Amino acid sequence: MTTNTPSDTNVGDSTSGAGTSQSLDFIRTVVTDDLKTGKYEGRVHTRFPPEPNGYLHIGHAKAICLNFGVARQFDGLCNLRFDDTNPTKEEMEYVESIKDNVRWLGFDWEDRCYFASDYFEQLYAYAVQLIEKGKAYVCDLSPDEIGEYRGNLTEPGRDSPHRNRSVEENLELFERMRNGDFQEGERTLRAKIDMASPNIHMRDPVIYRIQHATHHRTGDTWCIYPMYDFTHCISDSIERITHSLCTLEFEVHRPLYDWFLDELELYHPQQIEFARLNLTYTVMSKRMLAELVREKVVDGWDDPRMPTISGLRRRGYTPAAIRNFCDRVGITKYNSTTEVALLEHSVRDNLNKCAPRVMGILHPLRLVIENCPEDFVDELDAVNNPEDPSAGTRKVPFSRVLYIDEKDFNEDPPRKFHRLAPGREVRLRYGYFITCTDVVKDDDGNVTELRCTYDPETRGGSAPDGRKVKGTIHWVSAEHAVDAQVRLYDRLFNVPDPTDVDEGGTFKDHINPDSLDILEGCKVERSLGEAKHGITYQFEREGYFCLDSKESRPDRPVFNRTVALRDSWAKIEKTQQQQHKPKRGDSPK
RNA sequence: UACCCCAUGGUGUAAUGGCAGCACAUCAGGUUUUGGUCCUGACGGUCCAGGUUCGAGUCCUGGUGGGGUAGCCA
Repeated sequence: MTTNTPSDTNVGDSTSGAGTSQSLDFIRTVVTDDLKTGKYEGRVHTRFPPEPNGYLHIGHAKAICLNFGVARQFDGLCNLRFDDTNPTKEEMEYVESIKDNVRWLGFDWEDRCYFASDYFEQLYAYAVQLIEKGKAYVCDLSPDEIGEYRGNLTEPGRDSPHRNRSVEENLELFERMRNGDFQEGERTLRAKIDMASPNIHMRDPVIYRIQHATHHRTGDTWCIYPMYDFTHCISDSIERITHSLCTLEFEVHRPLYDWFLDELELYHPQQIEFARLNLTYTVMSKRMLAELVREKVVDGWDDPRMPTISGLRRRGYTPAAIRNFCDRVGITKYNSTTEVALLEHSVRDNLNKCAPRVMGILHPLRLVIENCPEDFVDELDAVNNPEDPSAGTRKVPFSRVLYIDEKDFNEDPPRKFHRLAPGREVRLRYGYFITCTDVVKDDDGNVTELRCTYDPETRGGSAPDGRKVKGTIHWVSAEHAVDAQVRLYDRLFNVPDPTDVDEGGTFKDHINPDSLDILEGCKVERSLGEAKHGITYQFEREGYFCLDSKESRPDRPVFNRTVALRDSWAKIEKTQQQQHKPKRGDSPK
């Protein structure tokens, strides 16, 4: 059987990394030009530089696909580098989850997994070099004072009173900072650039601060830690990166990136900025996602409703679906918001090609076939995947008592309803034609059971006399069915942009209270008793489902709905309902 | 208010001075043993004003609109 296991990452992949697409995005255009002019001796070397302070989300997937994709496409390399310069926020758990996510997405950093913390000693030496050159100084201003001296967006800053200390004094003070002679916040090392620069990041930025904190990798070796701007460009340089791709908010940092490398006369990669991914009906900020986790709005970073890579994986998304999505989104400098519909299309598109088909009943309605003997069991052949003949067939048991979905029966069928109704004949998928002869109800008038007859001549789903039926519905044999819990997910927020809040409001005001719907007592076909983790199945006519990696147990399977199938009947139903609604107002136009 | 960046259908993107194209979404039809898939069609766009040019979505100038930047976060 063809499956969509994680190792099967190339199923249904599009042009990513293939280098066959006609048009290049602006970054690939730069890379192509640099290759042409021999700017980096024909090398292409990128890096994906996450900070291990949270789980990766679909926006990071875009950056991963870009960095690893460019490297693959141009026969280059891509490093994984952890930007771990803030010991108070970073944890080993995040390092592991990030590695796991990148690998799962189908990318390989080979032996090049680096940590900025590995460069701390070198970084320190470069800082000393800057001091010796008269381009950095130890400043005694407090955090608040530094803020005051910095000026603001419209007013220039003022020089720190410590700006003109001697090289010797700076050297001594910086060494004492390292030795732990000072309290946190007491002193910093700052680059000596220009306090009047229109670019605030050039107003003598802090490059080292004192933090008496234990680092997840270096322990208590250091009590001073380098800042991002100083660390990132030098790390890129050390790793001989050619194109340092980052998001738009770092655009104004680029002059600083260039300044450090120029002053230190180091190998100089090129920083290029692109727009981060935004998706409708969700949030894409680590801070907000962490808040949802901390406050238990969701089940954890890998809650299937989260836009995290772990969440999407647990939900049943495939790596190929995510990669294809990232390809479709493209790379630009325009700050855009992509509709979730595109993500959903990407996963349906991929799963349609590779998901094994099965039958599962979400809202069971008992159906008895009266002309079927009690002990009759017919093993019918069912196609595993109509999109992939090599997936073969399986046996599905048919017997006297079945379950169908409540939604597939209507006692008073509306127009265009093709499913079961009193006196009506439909086809059971891969089974027989059945006709509804009677409806059994409880005291409250609820339909509790359907009585039907079947036509033994229609085995397999076609009638020898050539008669047609309009509807085909899915079903399971009651005796052979496996009980399951099914979890239906909806968007986490009920507005396209949850961050668009009223004065004093929060993004959490927009949380969709119905984002999780747990269905108990669902009936799935016998073969799902051996459902495998990591495979997303199509429950025919319903959607795509996978075993929940955390909650599912062999004796009590739990399925997550990845995404529903497109449902054109739902649309017809909706418009019919609207048409039947009496028009209100009837105001003259 | 300073500096930087950006602007093509509803959404995401392509067109590198020469026919404004693709995908998603929407709508209509066809095929179908999944109201899925697939196929066909329709709808719909270059922010504004000048300029350069035989020719401008593209180049120039000026507007307008949107975004980013004032952590000892990254």
